[in-house]
Amino acid sequence: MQQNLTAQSRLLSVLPVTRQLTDRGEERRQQIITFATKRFAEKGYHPTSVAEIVDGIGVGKGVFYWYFSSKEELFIAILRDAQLDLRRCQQAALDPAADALDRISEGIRASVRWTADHPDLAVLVAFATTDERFAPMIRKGSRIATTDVMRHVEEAIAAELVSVTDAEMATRAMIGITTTLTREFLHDSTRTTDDVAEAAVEFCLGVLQAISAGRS
Amino acid sequence: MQQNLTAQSRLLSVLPVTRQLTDRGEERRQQIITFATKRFAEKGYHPTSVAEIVDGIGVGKGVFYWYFSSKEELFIAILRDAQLDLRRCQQAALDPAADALDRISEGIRASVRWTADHPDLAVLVAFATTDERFAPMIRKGSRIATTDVMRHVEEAIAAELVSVTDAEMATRAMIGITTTLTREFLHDSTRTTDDVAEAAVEFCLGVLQAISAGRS
Amino acid sequence: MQQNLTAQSRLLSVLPVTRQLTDRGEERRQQIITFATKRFAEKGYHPTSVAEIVDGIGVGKGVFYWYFSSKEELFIAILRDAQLDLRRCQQAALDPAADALDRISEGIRASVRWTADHPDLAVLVAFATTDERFAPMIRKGSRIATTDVMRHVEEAIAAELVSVTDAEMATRAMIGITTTLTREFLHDSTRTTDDVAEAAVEFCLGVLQAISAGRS
Amino acid sequence: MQQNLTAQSRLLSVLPVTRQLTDRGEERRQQIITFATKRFAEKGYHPTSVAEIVDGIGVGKGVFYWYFSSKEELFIAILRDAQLDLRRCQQAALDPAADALDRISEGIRASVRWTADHPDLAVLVAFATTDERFAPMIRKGSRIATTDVMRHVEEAIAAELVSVTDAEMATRAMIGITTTLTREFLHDSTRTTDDVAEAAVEFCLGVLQAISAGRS
DNA sequence: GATGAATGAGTCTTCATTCAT
DNA sequence: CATGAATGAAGACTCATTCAT
Repeated sequence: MQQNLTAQSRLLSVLPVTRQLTDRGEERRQQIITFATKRFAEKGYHPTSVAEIVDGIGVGKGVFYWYFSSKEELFIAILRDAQLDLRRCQQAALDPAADALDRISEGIRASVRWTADHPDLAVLVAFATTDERFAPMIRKGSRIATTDVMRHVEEAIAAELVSVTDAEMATRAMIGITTTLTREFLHDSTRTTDDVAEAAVEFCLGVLQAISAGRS
Repeated sequence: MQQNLTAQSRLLSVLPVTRQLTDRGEERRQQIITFATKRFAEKGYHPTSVAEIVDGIGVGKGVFYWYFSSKEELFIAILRDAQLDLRRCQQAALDPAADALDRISEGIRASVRWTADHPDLAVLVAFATTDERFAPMIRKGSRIATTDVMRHVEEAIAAELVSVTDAEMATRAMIGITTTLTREFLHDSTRTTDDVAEAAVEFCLGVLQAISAGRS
Repeated sequence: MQQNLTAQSRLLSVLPVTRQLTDRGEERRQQIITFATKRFAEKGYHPTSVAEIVDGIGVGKGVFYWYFSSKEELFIAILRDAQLDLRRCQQAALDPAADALDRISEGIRASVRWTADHPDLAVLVAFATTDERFAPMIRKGSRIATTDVMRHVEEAIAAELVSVTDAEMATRAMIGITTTLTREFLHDSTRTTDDVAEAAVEFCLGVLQAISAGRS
Repeated sequence: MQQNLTAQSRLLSVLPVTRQLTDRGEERRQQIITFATKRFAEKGYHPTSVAEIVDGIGVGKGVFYWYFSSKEELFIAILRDAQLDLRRCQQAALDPAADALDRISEGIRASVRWTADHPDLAVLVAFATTDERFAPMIRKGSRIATTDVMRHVEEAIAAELVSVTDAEMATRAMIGITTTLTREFLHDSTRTTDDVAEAAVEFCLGVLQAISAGRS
């Protein structure tokens, strides 16, 4: 048994992708991610050099490539972590017992809060959208997020709680409102995060009650 | 008089931005802008080199630096042109005689159409937001656009055509909806530009009729 | 007509591979090739850096990449030039009116002389054989060289001037003798190039008269 | 005595080359040599990294530097082992009672067989010739090999068994034939090792019977 | 106006080697 | 003996920009 385990971990250690990290190694990796996230958000992905990152942390260049196979991979790791974390937060905010509209509202509040807590990541995602190499990843994440929310919108439609009929478009519109409001008012000291969240909720509910143009 | 002109043209020749161009020169400049816009949108600003642009057009490097003092200036010129053109289109769509809600609706339709006609520019603006060097310019344009729209929203509020009270936030929300829907559905062949425009209008009107958070 | 020519050369200048060089450009290219050949032969391909080459010539790094797309491409260009030149020399040495054995002898003399004149290239070819990236090219050149010589050997066999029967092996053996003797005695001051050439000829003729083992 | 041993073993432990190894240690060392030989032959000495070797074996970097003080030393060890082994095989093939020509023939057969059994090493030796750091070693080995063979050639000349007079050149020519034929036909499946060996013997005997340049 | 050539600082990445554990 | 982590000099290559012609 002991032997089996040893053999297995040695096998894994041959694959750099799944390199087994010690506690100290895991800390270093996080340190790089944290520092790079800040720099990327401040200066942009391309203008930030690997040299700048390792110098900022105070380690040699080799350290970077011990943990990440390239600058690109690091950025992807940051995005992946961000998407996972945001989704986790959103789902943690949901009360399965609440009605669809309440679940949507809570999801919006969670999103606003998360972005307020991670302003750098919002910038990074915006950039990623514009770069061919990262855009697919963002689109995929975006599709998942849309699906997550759309489920509740469809329920609301089925329960006749709302007047919209096109769940997908309404969902996208709601995401657009939330994203935009949060981004724009992030550095506006006259509004608190909660103000923004409540406004986003209110407007999104407005969207769901929109009267179809044809019906007027 | 003679002296004035000489002094002025000497001054101008130092500033490539306002250099007097012959017709042929103006064409070349546009050719560079057009080609670069496409490339920047496809590959990103940083990954696209000046060499790539001039090679793509089939001219020497000197040509580029005759018309633009730097790659950065070219990008700024693209953004400036884009913002001017969008604003011109939006204002051309407004009927001063129509009521506030109709003016807002027409503005939204014009925006969607413009983005559909210039998809590359949308990507470029998105990128510019994430780069310190260009972000101020975008923020400024964004502020102007917001002010433009907000005027009509405030009128609508004053005329008691809508239920919202916070004109600025509502405006931002509407811009968010329009931007997001247009971007997301630009490459979705199951929806026409007009479908998207109507959906945006409908949702924005929904936003304006949103019932204040006091709902229960 | 004038216009057609211009259009065509502009088209070519878009393809870096076939970049049209001015006289000055062609000289620079040759300068790089000459210098690099010496360095590669002295220090080896891998241990010689591009920086070393451009520093040795006294130009900036960009110059190198203006003429060659990579260090690898430079090396390939050197090998290609060498193979072409050697072949040209060998064929210039042949008197079509002479008999097969004399043609073979002259070919051997030409080879020895060429190698004596370009000692660096011999080293480079030897290295190229050992590197996966270059070996195919050398094998191809080697096959061509073998075919060139084998033609005369086959004629000699047909004319019953020699006793060997396996033209291919005999040819390879002759090439082996010539290559080895030239390389080994290149720096041996007690032998002149002509001594080596004559010895090579003599031994090669011995090979062609070898009595098949089975016959003794 | 005790002191001598201590002093000696301390001295040895500083020189990794002659470090006393346990049986398991000796195995590890061989494992590294075997793996590295293959990789060096496949990819080249410089392009093969130490990391690649230790990863391929599945051990840490420390292991490598426990057995070899540097990558260079490893390569030298490979070459030394190869030269020793080849010479051992050649001499084992010799029947002291046979006449000079038979001894030469057997030596050639042994060489061909050895190279066929160790194709990687042939490539490595070829590379070593082209690198300043290893060339001296190869030249030395080559000189020894030449001397070994030349002894028999001189005997054959003295016994008037052959017509050549320049023993050194003839020896080099024979080595050239053997090396070249073996290398070229190693991967030619239409010829067996024995075919190649017999052809080499035949051609070498032809060389020894070559008629001095005075032929007309 | 326009071109080919040149610059050289700066980019990402590799790798032999060392060392604390 | 062995490992994971770290070092940092050095490497190949890019690119915005300049300039002589």
